[in-house]
Amino acid sequence: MRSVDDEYVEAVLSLVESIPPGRVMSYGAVAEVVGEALERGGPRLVGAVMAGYGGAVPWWRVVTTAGRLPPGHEVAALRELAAEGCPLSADGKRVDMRRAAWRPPATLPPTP
DNA sequence: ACCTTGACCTTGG
DNA sequence: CCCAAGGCCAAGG
Repeated sequence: MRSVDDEYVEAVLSLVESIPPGRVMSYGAVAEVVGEALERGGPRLVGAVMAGYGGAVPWWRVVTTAGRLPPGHEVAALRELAAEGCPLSADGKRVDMRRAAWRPPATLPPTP
């Protein structure tokens, strides 16, 4: 593919790799954090990036805001998440976002 | 250049 | 709690 700017892709993958085991981030959250540096598209673009380049990173730590897992990969994702001790909803089919949602340490802004 | 598609999000029923 | 509709932004045909 190699269509999305490599810079954006790198930023997304880098951020995803920084997510601690047992924690998760939503596509939207990733889009926001990455967007702080590189003004680009939104959640959908992040999804596209993950679909195309996600194979190299812990893609299962990126879920929808509802804690839902990527279509067609629910099983694999749940297996990994469960192994990491990630908090899941009662039905065991979704992620408990309230407990699992993670936000990267703020990038210290210059103090003027 | 137009139209369809997608590992999304939010709101309303 | 689940489903449908509208809005979004970029990639691919």
